[in-house]
Amino acid sequence: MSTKEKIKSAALSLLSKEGYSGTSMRKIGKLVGIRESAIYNHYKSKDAIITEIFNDIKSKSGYTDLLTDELLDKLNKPKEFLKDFSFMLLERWASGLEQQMFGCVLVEQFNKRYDKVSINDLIAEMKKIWEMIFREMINYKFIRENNPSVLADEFIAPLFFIRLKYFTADDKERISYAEKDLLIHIDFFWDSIKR
Amino acid sequence: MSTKEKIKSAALSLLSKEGYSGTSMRKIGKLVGIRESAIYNHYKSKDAIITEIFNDIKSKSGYTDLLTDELLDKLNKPKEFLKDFSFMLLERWASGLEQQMFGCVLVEQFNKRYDKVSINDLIAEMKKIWEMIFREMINYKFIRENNPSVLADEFIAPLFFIRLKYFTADDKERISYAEKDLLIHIDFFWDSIKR
DNA sequence: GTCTATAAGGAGATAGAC
DNA sequence: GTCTATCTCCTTATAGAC
Repeated sequence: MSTKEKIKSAALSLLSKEGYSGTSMRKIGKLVGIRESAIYNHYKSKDAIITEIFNDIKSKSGYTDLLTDELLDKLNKPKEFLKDFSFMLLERWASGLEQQMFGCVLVEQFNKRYDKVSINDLIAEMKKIWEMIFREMINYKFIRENNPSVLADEFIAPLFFIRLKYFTADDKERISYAEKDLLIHIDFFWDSIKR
Repeated sequence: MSTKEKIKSAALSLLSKEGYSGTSMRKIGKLVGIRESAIYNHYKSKDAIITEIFNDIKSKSGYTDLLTDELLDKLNKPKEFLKDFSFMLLERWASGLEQQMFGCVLVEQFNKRYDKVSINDLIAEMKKIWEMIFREMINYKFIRENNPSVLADEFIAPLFFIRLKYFTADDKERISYAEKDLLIHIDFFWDSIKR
């Protein structure tokens, strides 16, 4: 990892816990192992680092890469599909990087500093995917007729809830609890949408 | 409003947007209209202010006061009850004070500064109420047999989702959009739990 | 690329006048 | 109760040596 990458990584870690004001150049430098003045060799200002972090978050907040052809072949077993894809999401959210990016979005939600990512952006990104999935399931008559947008909202909300409940701390064991909660949700939801 | 109350109010406003580090004594003083040194006549330190704010949030994060006998009489019309009580929650969340308190909890979620309120605490407080409500509805056979804890989770998650989506900015118009989303959720949920 | 030195201002907090 | 003055440390950022 280059020094520049180390700086961004350290800043991300601080930002996700301490917020913008709590993320000082001195703390970043200490975490990387260099003087704060050396940071200016890689970034022209503190804002330049933070802006790059939020651009990264924006570009990495999609999920289309998870939707492989192999997975989409399972759409005809809808309940299994819900489980498989949701578990993939949980696994992604459990990674340290994802938790930090999520933390940044949450922690910086309420100020108006710059054009950053909001929680609503993250939700919209997730909804796009699930709306498409449910539209397909309905088209192929795998599930009951219903409004895909409503199904997406109703399925996503508990998913987001679980993310918030279990993946806001770096605790690897929590994924099993999250999976348990998720299975209960899928069971309940499935009873509402099955033909 | 006493100066002490003004100080706490100003600190709450700053804390909910800027976080702990971004909330300086100087900014608080400026918002109140006094010098920062004058603050120390009312609070012995910055931490004392923030601690009192989180104690306030803790003591105000319950909802039992909304559950009047008059409201509980409507339990025999379960769908109406869901609507009425949820709308009361939306109305409460729409107030500026509630939005600021919610903002504080979100923004200070990830550091480990002191024994503050977490999102999970807020959720647990809400779940307690709803679990009780659904238990009663099941006891009286107003709705289908089901696990009250699961029902509470499934009902609360979209509610929380709506709170996050609409009530993180002081925008009075948003409550009508929130109500629209909420009615859709209740319709969907009701179909899953009715006898 | 990193260092030391330094600038100019913001941070929390205290002493003492009024 | 509020003010001015002051302390010490932290903040972002720049200049220039190595």
